[in-house]
Amino acid sequence: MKKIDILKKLRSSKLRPTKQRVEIAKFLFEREKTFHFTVESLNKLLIKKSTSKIALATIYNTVHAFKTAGHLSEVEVRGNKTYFDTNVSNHHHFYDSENSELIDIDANEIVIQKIPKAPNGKKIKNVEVFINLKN
Amino acid sequence: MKKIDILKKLRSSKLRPTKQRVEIAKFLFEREKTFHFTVESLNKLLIKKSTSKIALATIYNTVHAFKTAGHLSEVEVRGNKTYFDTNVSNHHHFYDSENSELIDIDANEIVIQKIPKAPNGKKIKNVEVFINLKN
DNA sequence: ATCTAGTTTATAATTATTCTAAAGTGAAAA
DNA sequence: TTTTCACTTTAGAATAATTATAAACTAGAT
Repeated sequence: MKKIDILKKLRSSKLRPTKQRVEIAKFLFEREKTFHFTVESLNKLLIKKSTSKIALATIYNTVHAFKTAGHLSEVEVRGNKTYFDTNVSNHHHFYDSENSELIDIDANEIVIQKIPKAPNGKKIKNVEVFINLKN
Repeated sequence: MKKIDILKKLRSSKLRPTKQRVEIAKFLFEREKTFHFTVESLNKLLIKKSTSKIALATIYNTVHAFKTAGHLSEVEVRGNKTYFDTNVSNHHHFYDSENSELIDIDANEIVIQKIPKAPNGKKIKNVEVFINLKN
């Protein structure tokens, strides 16, 4: 992803392209593969990569702004930290609790044959499958 | 579930049946239907129900002891609280984020036709399906 | 009845996250 | 281009869930 696309992505999300946001966006989206991270891990990586220090609160704000804008998805796994995923398409996950690692599973790699109806007046928003791993 | 079974359950789990543990166990397991709760909600309910006050730390300790002993299962949902479930059989969940409510889905109500292989030397521990609801 | 390891308790500590308020900065308008 | 101001960033405080601590208590073996 080129810089111009980063700026477009920010602007289209009504995020003013500030220095910090551009830096975070480049770090998150200028990569080939899906990237899974927690705010904590992202902060550590940004401290190493980036010249200027970015406040933790800014990382929280920006990551949540990207999530609201649909550029990141949130993945809940066992444990107390919140994971984010640069893959925002409908997909599933392996979760390896040995090393707290998430691995994407393409939506078409899992086929569900039978599914119950949503209860009383509710509708199904989406279906998430977690395949928990062991050694 | 009768009191004698509560005591058996505690002893078989190497949990000494203290007053507090018996009270918590009775509250959790002497019921017909599956019970979903957080430590916070359990604490509030116990304050109402129980004559003696039970320390929050004791509730944490006891709930985790029951979990380790296999009498409770832990369910992770979006949000920052940890839910527990008195249904310890293999099953799935509806999650209604509107009112943070979990609803059990029997294992045989969901049939998965196709599933990917576990990566590199890993094995599949279990598969959890979450059906997220909306109005 | 006594003793001891396991338990409960109040409180402190920790961890992830959000809030706050002051200082800084894009970018629209002059 | 300069001014202006709403939006941002920042450090640090506040909050919330959970875990650790250490002293007082208790179940159950002796």
